[in-house]
Amino acid sequence: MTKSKESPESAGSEQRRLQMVDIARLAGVSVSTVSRALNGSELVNAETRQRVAELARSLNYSINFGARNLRLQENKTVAVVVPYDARSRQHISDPFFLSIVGAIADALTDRGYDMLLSRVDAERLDQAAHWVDSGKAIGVILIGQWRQHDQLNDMAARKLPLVVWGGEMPQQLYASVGGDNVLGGTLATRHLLQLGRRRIAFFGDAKLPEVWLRRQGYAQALREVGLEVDAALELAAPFEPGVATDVVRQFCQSRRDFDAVFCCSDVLALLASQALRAAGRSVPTDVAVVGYDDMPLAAYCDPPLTTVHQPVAEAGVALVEALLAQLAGERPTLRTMPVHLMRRASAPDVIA
Amino acid sequence: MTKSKESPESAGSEQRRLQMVDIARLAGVSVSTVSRALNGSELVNAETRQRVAELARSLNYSINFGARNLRLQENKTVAVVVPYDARSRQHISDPFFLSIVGAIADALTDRGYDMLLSRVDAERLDQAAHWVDSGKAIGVILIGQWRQHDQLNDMAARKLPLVVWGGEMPQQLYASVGGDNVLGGTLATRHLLQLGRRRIAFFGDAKLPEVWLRRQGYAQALREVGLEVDAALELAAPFEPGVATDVVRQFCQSRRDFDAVFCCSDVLALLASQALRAAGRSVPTDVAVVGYDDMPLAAYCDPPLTTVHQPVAEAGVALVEALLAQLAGERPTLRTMPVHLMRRASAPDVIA
DNA sequence: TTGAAAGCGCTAACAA
DNA sequence: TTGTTAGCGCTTTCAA
Repeated sequence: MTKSKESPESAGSEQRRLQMVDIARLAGVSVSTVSRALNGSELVNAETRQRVAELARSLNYSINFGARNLRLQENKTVAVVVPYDARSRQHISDPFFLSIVGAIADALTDRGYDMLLSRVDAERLDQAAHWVDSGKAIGVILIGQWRQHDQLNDMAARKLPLVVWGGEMPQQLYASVGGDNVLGGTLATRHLLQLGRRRIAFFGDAKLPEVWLRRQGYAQALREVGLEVDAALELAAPFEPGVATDVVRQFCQSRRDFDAVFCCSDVLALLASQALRAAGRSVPTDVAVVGYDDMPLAAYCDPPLTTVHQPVAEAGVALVEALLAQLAGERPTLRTMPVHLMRRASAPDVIA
Repeated sequence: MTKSKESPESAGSEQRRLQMVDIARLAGVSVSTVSRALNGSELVNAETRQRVAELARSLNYSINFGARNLRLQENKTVAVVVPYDARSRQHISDPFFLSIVGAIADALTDRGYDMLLSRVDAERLDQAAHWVDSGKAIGVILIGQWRQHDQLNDMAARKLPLVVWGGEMPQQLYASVGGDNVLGGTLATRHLLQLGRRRIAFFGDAKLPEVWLRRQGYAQALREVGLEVDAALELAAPFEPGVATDVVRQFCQSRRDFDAVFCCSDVLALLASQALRAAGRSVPTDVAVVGYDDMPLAAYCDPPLTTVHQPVAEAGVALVEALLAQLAGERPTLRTMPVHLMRRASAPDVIA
């Protein structure tokens, strides 16, 4: 058995956490009554309810959620999982992902849910399921689908409550929320074309669904003016700055036949700008740069970054709503949110 | 009572979560044996243990931690709390705070703890205590002490397991981990002085302990060369970009009698650089800029930011260790970690 | 309007 | 080596 209820505070200082039974004793009622009073049940005398509630408050009592959840078979915790690249041991560091996490935190808090934050190997997104399997969380919000479309489909097939931030894919079974990546790619590219740029490079790893879609938008905008994608102007730069730096530098040094670059993240855009300057080419005069995400710092860079704005706060809400809808029994949904171009100096309407 | 054990799966698809009793029935042993087997107890036949473990694995069973924790009176969840400014409704957005959160996530994961992430009104840091009071977490890691030194002391007096990222204060009862702010201020200022700068502005809200300490280092470095702090060169800029932008712009436009500025965050340094350029002054030629934190993007700005590097990963570990030490019964400790200057182009050794 | 008692899923003391 | 049983702190049915 557990240690018998030792005589009054054996150790003295060792103060046991207050629980309902204590309130009950002090109020001279039963535990059931305390429970009812604290939950605002109609089944308890108004005066008693008042008295118990006040006592609890004055003693700074707060309920043991573990016990409550066990009894009620309920849980208000959501796991938010940020993938990391296992090979480079990169941290969660892209400012955009972190902004999304902040937005989700807000949305969850507003709805009375708690947020368990963790990281997972980007190759093993399926491991995120353990949060639900172990009962620690009721559902999972995953930041980015990476290359694991199939793993995600498997998870959804297992009826795991799951929402992924990312792009819409063919044959997708899991719920997702994402920006309109095709539109984003189109807006960015059209803008550069309107500036008179014709040799527009594309930086981003098209094996990732979001990047793949942005590339479609890019290709479409080129086609609108009768241009084709030039494979020589594409660079499969990853999102992790550590890994991307070298390839970006190399590209900027070796290839000079481009007058603009569309980068699939703001961080990449910063890297590119730096590499271009290092190669003796000015931004935006020689090469105009457009980023993606509109991270909080984008406006404060030099030159301030023209970039595709993603609606972060709304995305947080949408992700949470999509998860709660599944928990309420609805089927997983795909949602695409509008994006727009933030025009700043890195790809200015009029070249200074 | 709870709903009686309805006849075989009333709803059909509605699959109840697997629990020990299921494994026990299938393995033909008692629940205790399953429990023992899964916990690797010596008290169970090796063969049985093997069989049960395999069965559990094949069925994808995972334990209900809520129940386990309740029974064991244990909990491996830590609350990480990021304050926000209630007036401006600012998000967690400073990249440095977010990096720290990432580092803490790693450190906790490595030690088998889960992380509950939440935000709290910077005026009411004491509300972070509810995570522990409610049993949802065993301790709190707070990112920044802000102006609430007294609230934090009260929490510590209540024996709340708590560690704060921030500066050491007189009469401090709560545990803290922080960078060596005085040293950081000194290094930054000395560097600027060595470049021949003499009119060095200070951007940061000295009501915050960390900034206060950095200002001491700044003042000390000035004194070393026979200079005094000039109140006219101080700007109480807050950390939130939204709020800071205006005051920084105004300062940079109105006051021209400074040739360097020491900013208490990298974001502030970016803001300042932009405001200076807008006012027609070049960085670093006219005004050298030094930031603080060495956020991941600092190296990719233009010009790359000279800044005081804070050891983020080590800080995450130190915060977690400090909390675990308290949980093991040790007294709260104050810890200061070394910082160093990252020399980059915003305050170059040789002016180009 | 209240209290007694059962039980959420698990662990461990005790008995066999 | 295994099973039986009590109980972690809470909610709720049932009886009073």
